[in-house]
Amino acid sequence: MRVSIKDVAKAAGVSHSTVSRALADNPLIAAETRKRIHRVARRMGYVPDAIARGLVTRRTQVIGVIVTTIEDPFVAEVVRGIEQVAGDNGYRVLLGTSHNDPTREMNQVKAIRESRVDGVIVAASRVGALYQAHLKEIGVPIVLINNQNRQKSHRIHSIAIDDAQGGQLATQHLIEQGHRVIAYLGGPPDHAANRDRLTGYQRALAAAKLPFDPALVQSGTGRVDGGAAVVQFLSHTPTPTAIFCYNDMTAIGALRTLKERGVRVPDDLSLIGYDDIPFAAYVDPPLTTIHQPKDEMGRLAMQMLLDLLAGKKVGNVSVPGRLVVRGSTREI
Amino acid sequence: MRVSIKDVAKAAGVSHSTVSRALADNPLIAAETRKRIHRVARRMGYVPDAIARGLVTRRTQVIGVIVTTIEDPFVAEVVRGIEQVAGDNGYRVLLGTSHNDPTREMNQVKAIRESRVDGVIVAASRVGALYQAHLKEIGVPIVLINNQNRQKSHRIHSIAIDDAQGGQLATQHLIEQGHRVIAYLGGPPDHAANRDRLTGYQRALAAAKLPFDPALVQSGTGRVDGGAAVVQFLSHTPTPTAIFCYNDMTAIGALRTLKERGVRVPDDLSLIGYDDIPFAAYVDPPLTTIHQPKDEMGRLAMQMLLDLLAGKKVGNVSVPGRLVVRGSTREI
DNA sequence: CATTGGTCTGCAAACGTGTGCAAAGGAGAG
DNA sequence: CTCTCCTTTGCACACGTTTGCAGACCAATG
Repeated sequence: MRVSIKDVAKAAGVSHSTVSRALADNPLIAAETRKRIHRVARRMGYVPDAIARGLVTRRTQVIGVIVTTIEDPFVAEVVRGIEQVAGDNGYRVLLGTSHNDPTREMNQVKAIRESRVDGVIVAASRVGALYQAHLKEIGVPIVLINNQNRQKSHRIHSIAIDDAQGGQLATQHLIEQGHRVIAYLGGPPDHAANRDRLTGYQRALAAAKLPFDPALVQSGTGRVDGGAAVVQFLSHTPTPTAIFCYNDMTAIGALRTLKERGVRVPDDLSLIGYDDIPFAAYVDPPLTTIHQPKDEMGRLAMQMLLDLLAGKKVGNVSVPGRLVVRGSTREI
Repeated sequence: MRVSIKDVAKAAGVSHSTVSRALADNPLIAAETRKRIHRVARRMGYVPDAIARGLVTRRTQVIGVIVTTIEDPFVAEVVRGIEQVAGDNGYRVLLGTSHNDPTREMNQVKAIRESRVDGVIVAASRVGALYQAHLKEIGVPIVLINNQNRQKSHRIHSIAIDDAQGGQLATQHLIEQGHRVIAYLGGPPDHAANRDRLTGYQRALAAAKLPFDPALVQSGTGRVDGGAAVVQFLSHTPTPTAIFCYNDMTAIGALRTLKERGVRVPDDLSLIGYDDIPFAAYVDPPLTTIHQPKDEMGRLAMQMLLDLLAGKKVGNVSVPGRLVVRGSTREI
């Protein structure tokens, strides 16, 4: 049987409201009474009931986090950042995964709403995009990570990687190494991240006065299997000497396909990824990539949510990527 | 303002208890009343309050999941399995990470206790081991994944990879390929997983009547940096022709160190990992390893918890590993 | 001594929901 | 028409906590 505040009150010979105040270190309660109640509570193994407390305070100290899938190393690091800051500030994390499955997505939004969380962080772009109306109805502050539409709302805020900047950075690196025919092996066409990286790619080409050839752009899946599409470029003339990949997963898939075809990286072809997932450094050759400050993004998102909960005004944040040169690109 | 069951009651011209029953599809309520109330509730955008419900039903439909770190691909997959089965059965997941940090560990256990979760799954062996007394006090069913001590308790159950079997499987594979001098590049010495895999290694040696040489056993960290210790074996005589690594992370680290030293895998040295993390297939050479059915473990753990919540008796489960032969081992 | 003021504690309401029990209403049987 | 029984609904309490307000007690002041 759980020991409640009333049990402590009875044992200490006071009313339950006095116990409540004493345990909250309310200065209204006389110092010695307070100490005594603390002792009694500890001895009896009293543990406050967050549910009951949440009902009256209308604060649950829980934030909902909706992600596509926790297996994605990118997502996992973001969640880690969130969880860390949340924990340090007395918040707990309710995790929901959507898997890009409409049923699950809807369920998550519903579950979050029923759970009375104090705030929500969404790191599933589809959910952020498709269910914004529903999300708004939850009536709590919301922070979207890398979502598609950056519309303004007094409740919904966002924090995003500057993918155009990153895409430009990546392409620029290849150009600086002397490459002139550069392909873009993209991700899901409907993802804003994909479009933005493509934009950055085009910007870098334009800045270097290089022509843009649509045949040098492919879309993919964003997963390892999306790398197989790299073969399309091999038959193109002129053959590209470098490829900017939508993300590291795609680059790793491309690496694998190229190895099977006998194309050597970076000797025959330079390859640059995006994300800097943990294993980017351990594939062969180690992947040159654009590092995304993932756990920092998670931390920033949670910090933003804390600010919102504290009633502060916050602006939308854009986080720049950083070039990490390893072994998959070389001068030509 | 949130619309409560009372608001719906007023709008529908009935008492709040009738609404409560109607929405629960309680057959006591006349069919047409029920329908009408459903309509009114939907129109008003009523959403049940899980907090209030939890207070009275004493069930929160939330399970706590404590892990070391979500960044570990192994853990991530387990969590995915848990989350999936939980979601399908109307449970939500409260995530906590311990990071092997005593303060955080204690906080997690405390937080879980206050949160009134219906059950707990712990995939952080340290927590499972050190805080068993505290965990038991939570007073809800608990499932430990890969924990150290498999002691019996009517509340605490466990599900584990059979590491001795896996270690034996790995070593046996090397032996079958003709290797006679085989080293074990281990993990953290205090981890039961490490000890069990070592046991399996020794068993396989014994079964093949090969001598056991303690100098051919090193301990490490279980992370990529733990692979560097592989150099110790290179100066041993006779030099081992094969190494069984505690896990894939360690194997990947070893691979990297060996590459730096000019030792070719598998030509000069065979290497086998453990876990079959997603990237094991994409390193060079692709890693031969022992596959652990990770998301299945998560699913089984959650299923076990559901059974416990339903009052069923469950036994402890041991899950066997499976050999996956790729390119890092070869016949001698 | 009466009054005031300050310190501390208890009473009671509230948060939103579920549920045992009583009661209202209607139908059917005698 | 009366009685019984069944269906349907409402009343009231409970879950464990926080908090506004009133009140008790004591000391100090006039």
